[in-house]
Amino acid sequence: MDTRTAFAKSLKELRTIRGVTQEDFSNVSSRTYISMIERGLRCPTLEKVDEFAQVLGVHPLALLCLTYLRAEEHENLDRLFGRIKADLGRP
Amino acid sequence: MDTRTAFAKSLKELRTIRGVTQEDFSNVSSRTYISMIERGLRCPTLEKVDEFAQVLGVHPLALLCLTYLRAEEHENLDRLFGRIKADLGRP
DNA sequence: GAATACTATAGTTTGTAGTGCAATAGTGTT
DNA sequence: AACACTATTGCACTACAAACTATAGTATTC
Repeated sequence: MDTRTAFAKSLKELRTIRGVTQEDFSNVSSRTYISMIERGLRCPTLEKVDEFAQVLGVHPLALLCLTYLRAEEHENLDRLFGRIKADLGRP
Repeated sequence: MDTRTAFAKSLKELRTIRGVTQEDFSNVSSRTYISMIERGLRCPTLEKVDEFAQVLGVHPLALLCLTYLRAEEHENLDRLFGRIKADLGRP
């Protein structure tokens, strides 16, 4: 699954689970844009991801880790962390 | 430090450490755009981050974790992972 | 002096906002 | 069940700012 649709599903999942509505993002973004993002029609910038995460009350990386976990099936959090640590370890 | 300039420095750091030139990104992006990113004049989309990481040979989250480590001083990788795990744990 | 990097400029694409309305999902009533 | 009622979301359209590309020139650095 590509990153854009993986982010779309992750955002929608986190949002609904937390009982947040699309309209609750209106302060930080336009509601129709949130709809587009969750349908995979647009891909946000890093700064927008920050604002989305702030509304959700999570760290931006939590949203992003969820995204890449979904993008790469058969991965789990700990293996993902291991991969990151390895990448940042070796020069 | 805001996310955009933190990403700028992280990209430049990873790139130079790995001996990759701005021109090596020409296949995936325009070279002048890389320069703008590294100067903090632009903020990339998630899809662009993917392509940058691919050129660098690291997982996109490695680049992003480095970014947020720099954005939030006094944080280290393990504490960051703990925060993410906690965020994804509680519904 | 040839790579490499920085900068300016102009053009194209796309992220982002705003408006309005149709469609759907819940929720409760009788 | 079926109905109305409300909240929420999908969707089409317009408009603008910003991301992104392309070219070319100038400065660095090796």
